Amino acid sequence: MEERAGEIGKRLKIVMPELPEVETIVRELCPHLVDRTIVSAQVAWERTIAQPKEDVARFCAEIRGRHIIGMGRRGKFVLIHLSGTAPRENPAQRGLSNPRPGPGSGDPDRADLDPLSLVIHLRMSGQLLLAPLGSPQHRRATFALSDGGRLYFYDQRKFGRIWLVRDPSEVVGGLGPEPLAETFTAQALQARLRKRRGMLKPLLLDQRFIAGLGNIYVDESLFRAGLHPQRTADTLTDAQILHLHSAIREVLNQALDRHGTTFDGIFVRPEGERGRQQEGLQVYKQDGLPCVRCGTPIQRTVVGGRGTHFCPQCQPL
DNA sequence: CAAGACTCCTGACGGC
DNA sequence: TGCCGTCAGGAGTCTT
Repeated sequence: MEERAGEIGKRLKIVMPELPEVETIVRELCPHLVDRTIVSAQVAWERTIAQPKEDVARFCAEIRGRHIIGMGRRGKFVLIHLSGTAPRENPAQRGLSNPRPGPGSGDPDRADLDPLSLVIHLRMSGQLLLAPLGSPQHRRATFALSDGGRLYFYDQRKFGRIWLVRDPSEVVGGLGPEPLAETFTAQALQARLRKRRGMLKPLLLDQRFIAGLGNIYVDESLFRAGLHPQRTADTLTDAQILHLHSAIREVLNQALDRHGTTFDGIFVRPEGERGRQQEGLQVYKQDGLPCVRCGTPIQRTVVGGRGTHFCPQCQPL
């Protein structure tokens, strides 16, 4: 077992935050962010900011002075909710550098604004940390907080994005159901599967079909359900749908209990601790290693353009 | 609706 | 040793 965990560690180079990792991040950031004010924002890589588009100055201006009133998660997105009321700016400063009046109001003494939300997607390699890394090389954005703390956004691959929006649904509105929600029943999954004819693997990766699953947990869920990644969605029996439904939830809940999957040298959790789910992976990045159930070597193929790991014995087509 | 290609990026890795 | 081509991976977009 230890040997296996070590082997996986060697093979995993990159953080790919999925639902359990994002949920862990939100839970751990929450006590450090909620009830603080964002004093300033600094952006080192402009394309990190997806909205307002190509206007980092406006992003920083609109976020400054906002109070963090809550946090949440939708799929793989981190949500940070900001109050509508910003503290009054220094009038002298305002007069000098920014004569623009407050939005929708002619009274410069009042700064009642629309509430906003920061919506963050970490994509491949994004990290939200409360302490800086040794090198600023991959630091893309920094938020200074009223209590002296800072929130750092690091992202080696530059795929991560941050939106500042009035309504998070502008970004997350198209997402499918939350797999851990009570309303996501086996019947709900069945109803969605029946309408589709594609292969299971790409379907489960499609965030509009179900929100929050990525390559790791799709492979793990399909293994646990004994279903081949290329199985066609509308051919599943009722029993198989039931099995898939519980497999998805078990896999996600186990990863959540272990605070997600952490990779060599890269921290997932905001305070730097590692997750432990890499030790619980049964097929992901285990090609060539014996299946934990039957001993057959795990295979790797490409399905829908994605690296895919499965046991040919336990998951027959 | 399905499926594939292409794009964005970087760093690791293999070949020579 | 060092250079260079290739690849992975989430998701949006475009094409077939």
